[in-house]
Amino acid sequence: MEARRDVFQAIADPTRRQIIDMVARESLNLNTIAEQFTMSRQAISLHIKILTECGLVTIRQEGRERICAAKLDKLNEISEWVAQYRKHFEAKFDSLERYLTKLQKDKKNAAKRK
Amino acid sequence: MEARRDVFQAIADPTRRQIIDMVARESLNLNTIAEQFTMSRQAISLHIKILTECGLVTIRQEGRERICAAKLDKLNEISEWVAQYRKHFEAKFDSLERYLTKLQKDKKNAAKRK
DNA sequence: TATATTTGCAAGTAAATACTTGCATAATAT
DNA sequence: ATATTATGCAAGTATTTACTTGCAAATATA
Repeated sequence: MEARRDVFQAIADPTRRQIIDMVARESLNLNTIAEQFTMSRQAISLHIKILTECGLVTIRQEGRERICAAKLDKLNEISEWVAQYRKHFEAKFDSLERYLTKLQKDKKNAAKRK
Repeated sequence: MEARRDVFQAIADPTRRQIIDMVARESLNLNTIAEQFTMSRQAISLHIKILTECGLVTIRQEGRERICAAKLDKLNEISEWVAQYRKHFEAKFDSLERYLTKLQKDKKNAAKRK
């Protein structure tokens, strides 16, 4: 159980995405996270290990507890990768683009009225 | 070799990301894609099958050839999932945000000068 | 028609993945 | 001090993944 360990792979697993979701809201210790799942604590521990190894989660020891916190900077890799294909799925980006266009139009209009 | 077949899993594999990259630029037939890799045609064929199964690639038969085209709408699932954690990796979004802020400031200034 | 090309299907393999259970250890709480 | 809690580590298993090689079928080309 070793090998590739990149962000793309890390978020491929639904359990790991759920874990990310949990710790993104609030830092939690390992057992609290594990309790939310039906699978064993060990399994969750391993998922968290994977998440820390690729830098999406950080752990700080606090007494006997290990507090897991989200550190999702690396998700940039994902969004940047996706962004390059923007033209292939413009539809959903429309709202943002419309917003930008509107802002620029407003700016122009404001300038005109000046 | 069956099971989960979602976009997150599809893009987890670097070979598949490469394939996406190739067909996003230009639709290509299966063999042409396979030739770019050292691994066997069958392996590539399977990767492409996975990509079509989750809707990221479409195939049209043309004589004996199968032309693979990118259809990356589903990447939205990814970008939407990532977007919800935006606050966790603001840094890189900074440029866009700065841009938006600047636009709004310009707009305000323009209005003031009016 | 004989031959090339483009591909699918099937069977088989090696490695990785996603788990499990059992046991050990350190920190806290009683 | 003893029990409880939070965790790690190790070994083992089932399933999935990522491939391979070999063969068959359909289309195009000489």
